[in-house]
Amino acid sequence: MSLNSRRRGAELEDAILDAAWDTLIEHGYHGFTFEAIAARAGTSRPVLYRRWPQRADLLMAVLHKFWGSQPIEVPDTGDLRADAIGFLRNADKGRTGLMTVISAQLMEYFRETGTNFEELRDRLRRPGPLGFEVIVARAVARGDLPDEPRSRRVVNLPFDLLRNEMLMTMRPVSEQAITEIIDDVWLPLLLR
Amino acid sequence: MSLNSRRRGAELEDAILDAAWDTLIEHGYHGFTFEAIAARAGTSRPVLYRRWPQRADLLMAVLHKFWGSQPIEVPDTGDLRADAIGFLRNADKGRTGLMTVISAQLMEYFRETGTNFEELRDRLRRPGPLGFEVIVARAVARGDLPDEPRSRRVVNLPFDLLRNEMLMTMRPVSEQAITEIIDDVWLPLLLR
DNA sequence: ATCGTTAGATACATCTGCGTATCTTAAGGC
DNA sequence: GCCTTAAGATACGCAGATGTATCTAACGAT
Repeated sequence: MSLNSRRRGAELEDAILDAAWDTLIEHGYHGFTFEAIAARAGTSRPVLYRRWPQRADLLMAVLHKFWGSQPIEVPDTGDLRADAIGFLRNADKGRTGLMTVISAQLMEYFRETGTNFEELRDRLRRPGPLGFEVIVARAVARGDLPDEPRSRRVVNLPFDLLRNEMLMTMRPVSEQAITEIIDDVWLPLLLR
Repeated sequence: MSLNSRRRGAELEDAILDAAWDTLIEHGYHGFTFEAIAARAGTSRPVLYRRWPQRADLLMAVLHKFWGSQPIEVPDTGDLRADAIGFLRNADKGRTGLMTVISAQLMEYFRETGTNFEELRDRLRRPGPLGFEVIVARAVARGDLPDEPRSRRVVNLPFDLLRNEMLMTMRPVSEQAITEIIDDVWLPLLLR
């Protein structure tokens, strides 16, 4: 592996984090070993240990690099239903869907460290309003929804249901499930 | 360990399954090893291998014994809200809550076998109507709800939300969360 | 009392990952 | 061009788990 060039600093670190990320996706937290990651990155374990003494340190570095980095796009079509469905689609197909599945693979990590899904998400999420908060606020501004207080649970309901769907099936969420969530549950609740 | 009596047949098998169950709860799927289980059951690995050649075989035997065995009690108070809240409480505090958490620990198993949460649940669930189907049917019979078709997603919504809550926090679900699910989401949707 | 079955103990070779230590040599700053 | 830094290779002992083989002795049926 020492053909010619020897990577250093940030370049090396990026390569390792990429390898770690790929390893996590392909083999879950169980396969997320210094051994496997070093091999995949074309380096050796001591190089990893020098930077991240604990497996959890490396994991956090990976998640920081790849999780928060790509927020879900919030559509702005001028129509509440279209915005909601589009947002769920984006959440499903983008990195977030992947992250949900990954999070599930981290149960072993949660057990080891005593943390949970929620804490991890809060720790990695960038600040600002949630997607559905934006969508609802826009609808209210347009006059499509009455300007009344709504609980976070109601506003963010579709996302909770989408997550539940993802976790139960560990597969891409069907278009039918998405429209059911919006048409059978969320919109009737908002517009009652 | 051979003080006096040597267990055989069903007695031994029960003891092993108990030990396997405890091991799964305490150490997750990662700790669910023939080594640990045999030690805990006070026997040796060959005894286990003779009965369950694969780890997955043992796991399924354990889940069959401890999962389906205790259905969630469906309250029948004559009041829709009380029934719903009571049912969620029962689901949370009973074995089901535990099973949800356990299921999360099985992500590694799902990965290995290519199955998922949903398939496992369907495979282990005893036949018959779901809890909330019963609760809604009773309310309709009393005349408390109109007799109109409702999607499975709407009827079983509280359970999906409860599961989401359990998976996100990996802790007992708060009374507040339960009442929010029923009062802010489900009842307004049914009674709109 | 005998006998077939099988629990339980032990041993084995093997594998994978861990964490550390050591050495070389390439890279980059000055 | 020298010199400090650190990458990369390798080796070591350790731990835990795997799957199988072998032996004994307890149990249950007859």
